Amino acid sequence: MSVRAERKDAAEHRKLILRTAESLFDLHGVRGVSMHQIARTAGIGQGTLYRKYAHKGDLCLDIIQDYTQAFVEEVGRYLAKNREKPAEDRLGWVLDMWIDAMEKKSELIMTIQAHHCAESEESRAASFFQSSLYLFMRGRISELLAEIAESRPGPNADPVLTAHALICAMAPVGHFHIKRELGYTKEQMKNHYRRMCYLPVSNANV
Amino acid sequence: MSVRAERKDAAEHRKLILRTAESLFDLHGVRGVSMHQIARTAGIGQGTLYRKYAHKGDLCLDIIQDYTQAFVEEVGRYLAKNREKPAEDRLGWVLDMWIDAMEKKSELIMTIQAHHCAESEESRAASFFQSSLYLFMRGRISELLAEIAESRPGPNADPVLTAHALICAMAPVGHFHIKRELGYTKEQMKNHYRRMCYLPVSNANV
DNA sequence: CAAGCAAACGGACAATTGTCCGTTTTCATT
DNA sequence: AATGAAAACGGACAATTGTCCGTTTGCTTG
Repeated sequence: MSVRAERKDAAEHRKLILRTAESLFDLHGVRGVSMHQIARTAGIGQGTLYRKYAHKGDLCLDIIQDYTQAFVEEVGRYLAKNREKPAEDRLGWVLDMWIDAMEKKSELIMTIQAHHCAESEESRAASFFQSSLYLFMRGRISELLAEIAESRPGPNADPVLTAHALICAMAPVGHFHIKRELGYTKEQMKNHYRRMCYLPVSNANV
Repeated sequence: MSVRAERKDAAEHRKLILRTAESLFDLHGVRGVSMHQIARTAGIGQGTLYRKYAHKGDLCLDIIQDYTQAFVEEVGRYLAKNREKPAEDRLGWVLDMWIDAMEKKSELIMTIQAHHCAESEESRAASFFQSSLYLFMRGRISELLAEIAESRPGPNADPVLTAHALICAMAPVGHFHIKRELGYTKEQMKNHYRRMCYLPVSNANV
């Protein structure tokens, strides 16, 4: 075949790196662990680590992958089972889910986004905006926004742009800053995000 | 007096650093210049530089200060002179201004925000969210949002949170990414942001 | 199974960031 | 003007990131 599969030892290294990094992150926090430390602990060379992951953000992107997949499946299932509900309700539910997921994985996501800011364009390294988490969320949110817009007269904003803007607004850095400054709880934040989008406030949320 | 003024030599160093950094940034771009290089070029020690600015983002925050002040004054003047116009129009104008300013100073702003992501809490270093640029914009936008909300029935979102979310959504990283992906011009972006907020589209914008 | 080649390795090296501390300078007080 | 304490200095040092290249290893071909 023209494209050779990943070499067996390389694949094992990849898994080893992921497991090592994950446990080190659990122990000392993402910021408390250096790339050098990960390589040393895994018993591999610095070059080997950097060949697979251009920087810590890249590595975090891979670590979060399992979680992302579960998230994507859960949201997908919900949307499939609730087609008849008003699009507003579905969107509200999806946004709530995002907040929960984002708060749970905030350290990883912030690390992913940090490198994104620092590097700017030209860079083969994967960015948050190419991650399946972002693309999936943007896809679902924009679909729901478009559905909501159908029933409204007048000129409507580009749903993709609006979905993108929502995700940016709900990214960890900004989210935690304003949450602390205004002294809101997570549930209050969810409600405020909902109102911001002219969505009904969930009964589940206080 | 209990609080001693900044020592004369220190004040001169500060100005020297700012001028040196600014011209180096103009020459090689913000990312193309290292803190070490700035110190060397200015003819001062590394320690001196870092005592004044904890990192490059901190330095950028000071460099942008002059521009910020002019921006704040222009927006302030406009708002003072146009109290009678509909709040929607005023908000649209302010958002347009932001896009222009942000695109012009995007490299500085991205650098400021990059360190913000990387460090997270506890850090005496100034952050974008404490900058006068952010605080001023959030103040004006939230006021206008509140004014608009007055004429609308039903539950309204917290204007401060919405203003904050808008600024986050229009930050350089996200802005440039989606602008390129959708192939929009700057003026098209302005219009889409306006529509996103249910604002009238400016005549000036195509 | 031998051979050879491309892929992967790893650790040394370079560059950048960030800290520390002994020394120097300023400025208020005398 | 002399003095002494606080502030500022600067460059060496430590840590982290990121790169490079000679060597090794696995996979395919004959």
